[in-house]
Amino acid sequence: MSEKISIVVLEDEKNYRDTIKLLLNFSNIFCCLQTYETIKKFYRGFDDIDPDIFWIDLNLPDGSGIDVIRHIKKYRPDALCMVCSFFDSEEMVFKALQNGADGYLLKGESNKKILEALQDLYNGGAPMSSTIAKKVIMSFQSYNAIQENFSLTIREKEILEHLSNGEQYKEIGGKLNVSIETIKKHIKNIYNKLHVNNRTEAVNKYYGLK
Amino acid sequence: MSEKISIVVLEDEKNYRDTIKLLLNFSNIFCCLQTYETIKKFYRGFDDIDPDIFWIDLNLPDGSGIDVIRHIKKYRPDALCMVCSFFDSEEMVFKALQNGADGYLLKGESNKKILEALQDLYNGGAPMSSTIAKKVIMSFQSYNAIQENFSLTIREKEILEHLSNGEQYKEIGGKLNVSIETIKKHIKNIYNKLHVNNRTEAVNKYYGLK
DNA sequence: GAAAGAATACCCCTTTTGGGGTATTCTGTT
DNA sequence: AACAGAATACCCCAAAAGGGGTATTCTTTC
Repeated sequence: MSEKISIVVLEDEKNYRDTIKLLLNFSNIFCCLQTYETIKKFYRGFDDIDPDIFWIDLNLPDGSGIDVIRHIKKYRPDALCMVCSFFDSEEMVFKALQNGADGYLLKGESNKKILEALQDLYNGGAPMSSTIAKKVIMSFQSYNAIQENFSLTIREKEILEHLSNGEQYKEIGGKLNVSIETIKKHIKNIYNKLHVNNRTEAVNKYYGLK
Repeated sequence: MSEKISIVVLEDEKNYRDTIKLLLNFSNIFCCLQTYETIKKFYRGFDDIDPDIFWIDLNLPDGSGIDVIRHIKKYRPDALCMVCSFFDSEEMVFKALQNGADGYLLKGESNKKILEALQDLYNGGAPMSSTIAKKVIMSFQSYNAIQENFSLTIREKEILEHLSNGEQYKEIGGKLNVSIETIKKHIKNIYNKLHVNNRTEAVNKYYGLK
């Protein structure tokens, strides 16, 4: 290993901050460049630091780590942001991810897990504590959780897929090499099965949106 | 540990199937109840099996594992589905998750990782290979890129919202207490701004779907 | 106080969609 | 061999959507 992976820590709790710093510097792959306990101090030092990874707590005394993430992603787009925080709310988790968090650990992970996660992050992964991963995956499922089958046939599903792109009957017929009338027939059947009467309602209902 | 965690494997490739079976049975926490190489055979045996975890390959010779996941989630809502497949496309990953996959491993993970993932899954986690986790997290971030404004006015956004519910012009006009012609005019403007020419395309574009 | 943009409303017209049928082939299952 | 379901294709017709205009009122901004 030529260079150590550099990390800056933003964490208000002194104890935890020192523990992480020690852990990083004790390993022979990471190097803790700097630690900060408030957002204000972090911003004051920001121009002078350019680590590979930012380690960020979300609940800071003078603001939210989410804003910090956004700031980092704006001015250091290549840096990685590892969130490490107590579990707060699902909304907090999703907001952090939407704003650019590249990984999300819950406080309380073992030292071994932490080091593994940081390496995974540096190698292009997206490490998450298992509770977080669960939330994330569940958010996908709620997309169409109640999605019954509606007993659509393969062909009907296929046509619905085209409908959902906004394609015209003519277009779909062309692609599937059948007459436009056939497409119309299929669509009538789809609408009947889904109990809707236009394209948008069908798409929303089948794909569980709205 | 009182009982072993029971697993059923659906995987067409004989070599891999046997390897997984051996791995599971060699551990002292898992027990491979049964293996299947096709969806057909799997469904034939389905009524007689009720494992804790289903291990599912997505690319099967006689169909897609995604349909299998949906089937399992319908009839064994408490069972867990661990996908293990080659990386196919992002779409495939998201479809699998949306349809109920509880974990997603890429083929090629080490035996150690596999066993850890299965334990994590059983304990309520959502284990993913790091490439998958990265895709998943990135999908959150791109969700945010929707914030393009397209310079729609407040009124236009409001009308687009109604459009996205599949409401008719007449209906929208009624709710907003303006003439249907006004609604039409607004919608023409919306389509122009978004460079689309029908409702579905407008909704997809504005809300960042598709 | 003029100019620009937004919201309102109407005209014209064509194309597309949706709803009601009927009928023929094809395929898989019993 | 019989049957059911699916996919194909066509008919008719009305309603809705989309695209082209123009015009008036009302804010907001310069």
